[in-house]
Amino acid sequence: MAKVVDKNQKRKEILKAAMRVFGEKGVADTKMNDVAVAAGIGKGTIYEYFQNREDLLCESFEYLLRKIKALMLSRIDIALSPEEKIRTGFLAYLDVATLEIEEFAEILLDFWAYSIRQKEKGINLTLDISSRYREYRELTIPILEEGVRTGVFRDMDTEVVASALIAACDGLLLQWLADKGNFNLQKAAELTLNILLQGIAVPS
Amino acid sequence: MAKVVDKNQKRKEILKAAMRVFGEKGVADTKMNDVAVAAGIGKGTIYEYFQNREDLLCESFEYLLRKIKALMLSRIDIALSPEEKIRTGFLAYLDVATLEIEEFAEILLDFWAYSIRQKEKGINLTLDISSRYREYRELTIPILEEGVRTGVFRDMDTEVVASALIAACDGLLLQWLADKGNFNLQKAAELTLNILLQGIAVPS
Amino acid sequence: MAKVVDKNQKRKEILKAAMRVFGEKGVADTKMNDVAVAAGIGKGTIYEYFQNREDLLCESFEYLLRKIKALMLSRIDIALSPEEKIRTGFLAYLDVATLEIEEFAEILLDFWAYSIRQKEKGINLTLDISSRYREYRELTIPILEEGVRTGVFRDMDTEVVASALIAACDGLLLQWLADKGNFNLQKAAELTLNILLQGIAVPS
Amino acid sequence: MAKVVDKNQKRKEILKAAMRVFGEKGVADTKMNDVAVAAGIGKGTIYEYFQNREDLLCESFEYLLRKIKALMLSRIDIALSPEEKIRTGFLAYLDVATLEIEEFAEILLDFWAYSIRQKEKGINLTLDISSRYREYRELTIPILEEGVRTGVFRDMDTEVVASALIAACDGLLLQWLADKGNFNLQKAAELTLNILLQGIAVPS
DNA sequence: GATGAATGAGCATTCATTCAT
DNA sequence: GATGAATGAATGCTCATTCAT
Repeated sequence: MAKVVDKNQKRKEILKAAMRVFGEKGVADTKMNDVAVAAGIGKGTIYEYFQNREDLLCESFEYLLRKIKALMLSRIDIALSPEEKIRTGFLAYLDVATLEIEEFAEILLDFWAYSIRQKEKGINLTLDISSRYREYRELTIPILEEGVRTGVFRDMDTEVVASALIAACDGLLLQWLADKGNFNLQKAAELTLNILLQGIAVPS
Repeated sequence: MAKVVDKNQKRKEILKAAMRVFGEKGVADTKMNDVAVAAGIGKGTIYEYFQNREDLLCESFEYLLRKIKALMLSRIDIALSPEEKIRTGFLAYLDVATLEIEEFAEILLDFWAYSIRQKEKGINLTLDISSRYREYRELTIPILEEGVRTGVFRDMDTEVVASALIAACDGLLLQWLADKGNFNLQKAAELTLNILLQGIAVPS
Repeated sequence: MAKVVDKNQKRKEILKAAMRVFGEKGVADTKMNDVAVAAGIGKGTIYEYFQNREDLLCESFEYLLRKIKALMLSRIDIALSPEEKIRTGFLAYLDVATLEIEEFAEILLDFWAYSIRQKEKGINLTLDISSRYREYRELTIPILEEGVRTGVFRDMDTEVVASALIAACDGLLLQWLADKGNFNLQKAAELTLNILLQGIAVPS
Repeated sequence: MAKVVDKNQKRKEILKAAMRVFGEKGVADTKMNDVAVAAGIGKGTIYEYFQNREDLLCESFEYLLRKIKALMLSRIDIALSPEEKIRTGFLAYLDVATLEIEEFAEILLDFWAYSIRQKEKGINLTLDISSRYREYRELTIPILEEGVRTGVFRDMDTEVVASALIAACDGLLLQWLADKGNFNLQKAAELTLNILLQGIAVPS
């Protein structure tokens, strides 16, 4: 019998290697060979696990998003009150993006730009950013609803407020990306969060 | 002085042509020849006005940002109260991004990703996103300060709040980009603005 | 003696599988893996029975030619008069090429081109087309000689006439290949045969 | 203004270079770079004149066939009687194939095999061998008809006889290709021609 | 100044062959 | 013996850039 390999395991290893290179060089500047070298395998081997470059890109993106979501969920679960959950989720997102995965935000931005263009081309429904936002909203809305029900949040269009919260996260991330050295993301996040929570709190 | 077509004028025309193609095909997929064709000139002529592809990209980006800023300023000037100015600026930014220039937001995202990577490479300080954010903040801070002074806004770290406002703008833009057909940017913007203004208003 | 599946039997099975794929995809477009799949074995196994791709090709060609010759001989043997033998052989060749083996003619043409080039490269004396023609001539000449001896054929250079007969066969095959749908090979063969036999018959 | 080049002239030069390499290495083994080197140009330049490898192949084939036909026609025109015309055409075809163009026959065989397979794939109607045969037949039939009319040839199905004549040519060419050193094409051609003409002559 | 023909470095991808199991 | 995972040499093609006109 031939060499026995856990195909799924190896696939994941290649994805991890790819993520590393994407982080270092940027998605656009990453060659298939770079990934192969990073994974310690031959160039041809990648094609045993992925159809082509685009497939690798999409899978990488999905892998990244899946990982982020898992990390976020694990944090939110612990929180108690709706306000606390929102706060935790907000900060968790930024933490994950800035700490847990090296160069995560840069990669995400690369993929963002890439997938927006792909969608425009009509192809590639797999790598769909809009579904990512939907997920985030579906994660946020129940928390907001709970807050409205329990009287800590004022009545609101929860879907749009969810969008606002996510928007603030993404936006701060962008500013941090633009000037990692000087932009105090932690501080900006806390304050933005306070403003937003103040904005949706029932007036005392 | 024969055939002095004004170097600067032609430069601008090439930039405009480039912007058009960037919008249609995406920055990454735009070839130098595409720009030449769009500008109605020869491929080689571009190199008479720009050092190379990267130079063209940077100049295009700057051109874009300059244009946006001008458009925004022209709108804000008319506004009166600090609150009204914030509101106007916020909506103007999104308007400009979604209406005034075709496919503006996609181009901006392309450039965003591109310039983040360029900065990482150490080169290309011209195309510096961080300075763009600084400008926006410097535009916003005086308005916030005025509001604080006149007692409509509570006391705050105006620089960070400016960041929060800008972040919300960018973040909403991203969500709209991801799902132009279904995401109601206008509505989301209004509501987000209300929340933010509520959050920084002095408690009644 | 456990699992002695007869090396030779398996070899033949691989060759048959190869022939099938050659017919479908063409020799040039047939990958080693295609053959393995068609033979229902592993890719590596082919290399247990054949040195490499070229070896497989040569063996396939020889296998093909051997099979054709056997089929032809079985038909000619039944014929009686020299004229009848020529006629039978001529038609048998075309029949074999067009009926007995699926896509036989295409494969033969592929091999033809291939082996001409191989010979040019100096290698590969195994796969020698010239010997095939020699065989055909050696099959034809005795029949012609018999006809001359018995007075039905005029005196002639039997070797060259044999070449002429073979040439007509091959040539008709090519035309049929070029336009299978419209070229009536049967009719063309009969008529050509008549002309040739008329041409070598003793003038009445 | 830019370099002025006779695009058509250069195209032809590339085709000639390609033909040379095809002759030496075989069509299948000819790389785009080989052609570039042979033409004394850069690899990329080929793509300025031909869409891709297949396009170059098809154009080369057509170029080859056009040239052959021209050479043949120039010879046939001189002949007088129908019998003489057939004889001249027959020999001219073989002459052209064996003398006028280096390695012509090998290239033709390569293309033959190639185009048969292409046709099978459904693509590439340009490179259609069947039309080539049609042309040859349409060239031959009038001559045969003239011979029938003037009473030197017996009544016949001229289209099929034309096929037979062409078949004999091609078939002899194949045998010569298989064994250039030993096969006396000239002699075989003369004798075959005699047999065929004898076969279609009115019986005295 | 303007041009576009020419170029070749560079990259994604294929596939015959190997070899550990 | 049999296998198929791994490999990298090889190749078609692209496109930013140059430079002769």
